[in-house]
Amino acid sequence: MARKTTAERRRQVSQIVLGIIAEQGIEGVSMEAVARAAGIVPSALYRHYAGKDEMILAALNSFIDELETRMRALGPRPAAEVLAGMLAVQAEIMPLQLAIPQILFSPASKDQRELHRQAVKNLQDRILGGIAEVVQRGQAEGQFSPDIDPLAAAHLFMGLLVIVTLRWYVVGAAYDAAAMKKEGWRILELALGSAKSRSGAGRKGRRRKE
Amino acid sequence: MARKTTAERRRQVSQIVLGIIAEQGIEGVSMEAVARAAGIVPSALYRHYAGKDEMILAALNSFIDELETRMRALGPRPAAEVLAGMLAVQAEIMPLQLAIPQILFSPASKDQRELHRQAVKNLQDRILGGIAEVVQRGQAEGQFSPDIDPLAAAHLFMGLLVIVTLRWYVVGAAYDAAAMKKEGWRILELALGSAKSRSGAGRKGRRRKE
DNA sequence: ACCTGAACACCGTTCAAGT
DNA sequence: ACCTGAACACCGTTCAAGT
Repeated sequence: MARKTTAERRRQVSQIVLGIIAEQGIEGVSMEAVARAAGIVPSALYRHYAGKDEMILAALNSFIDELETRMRALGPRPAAEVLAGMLAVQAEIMPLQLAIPQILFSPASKDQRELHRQAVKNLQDRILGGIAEVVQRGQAEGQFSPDIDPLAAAHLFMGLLVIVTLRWYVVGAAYDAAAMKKEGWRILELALGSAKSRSGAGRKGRRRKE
Repeated sequence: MARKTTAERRRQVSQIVLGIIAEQGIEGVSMEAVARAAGIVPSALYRHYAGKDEMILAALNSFIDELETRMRALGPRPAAEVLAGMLAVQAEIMPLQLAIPQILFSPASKDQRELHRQAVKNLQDRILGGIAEVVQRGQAEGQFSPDIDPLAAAHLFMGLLVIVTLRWYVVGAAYDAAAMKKEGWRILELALGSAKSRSGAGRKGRRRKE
């Protein structure tokens, strides 16, 4: 009943997986649960995916696709604003972010582990690269110090996201993730702009932080 | 053969677990492998541990114990030096660091998940608290800016460690973890000292761009 | 008190057979 | 081409029985 083409099925399943992760966390994702939600039987999923992990990775990639278009919609705002925007968006992403280590350390067959690593690397590349790009633009526009390695700055930024997510997961409701992101970002912004504020502050007259 | 008291066995097993993680990564840790190395049978481990995850957590805690004493040995050096020292030490810790998400996201019985979360929280608390303490000392000694939240700074620092570890795991040998840590730390140090350097910026006149 | 060996439980995966 | 149902595989875990 309700046979679907592979493309359709994968689209549907990605939505289901993202939904389960958002509601119950990554632990809720089992082949049985996903198949049931899709109205098929677990083994049928293997016509469309190489395995569980590829299924989850596909869902994450489709999510990042969506995220990138949303990010692009922020358009040509100042780099610092874009980064702050990422921090804000991240609140809703935290459960999904947790899926990445899950995949990375799932007890998969040794044959597939290399594939997972490669897939997670691609995810990281996309995120890290996107952040570094924004930093670079900030430098080009004179907002950030030019003598900072954009990739290293992206590491710090992404590290903040990851740590806050891990802490939120572990500490629970008592953890004020938003406040920690805000203060962490304030410190990081200090560094990004610091060397530049030292050099000649010629013509940038925007709002200045005290 | 070779019956041991629980205390002895746990000590031995912790060493075995840490060894396996260091050599083969967390994936190599199975009840079978650990038991074999200990010269007993898998089910015998359950006399000494509630389960696999408690076993790994015990090993990690014993490792952090050792690490703390090593850190204390650094004594009253300047705070910035101590932090840089942590970064250096971290190279050998990376495989162990990877064990934490593994435990956190292991498909354990729902009953035990709360215990794991609590245990990982304790690990995080110890690490994060230790870093924040050093930052605070740096502030007290006038090395770091006083208007920075030590805990947020610790987040950024730990975030750097975590990201570098994840990237190293995913990218492999092509990834220059040391360089990224170095540059990341340089940026972070900029922020930690920036507010202060504003008041007394006097001694460095580096090359200027363009 | 510590250990063994067999059996169980859970879940991802395979495979022959259906439409 | 997509799906089903039964069986398998792997590994953490339990339990009765040994010393």
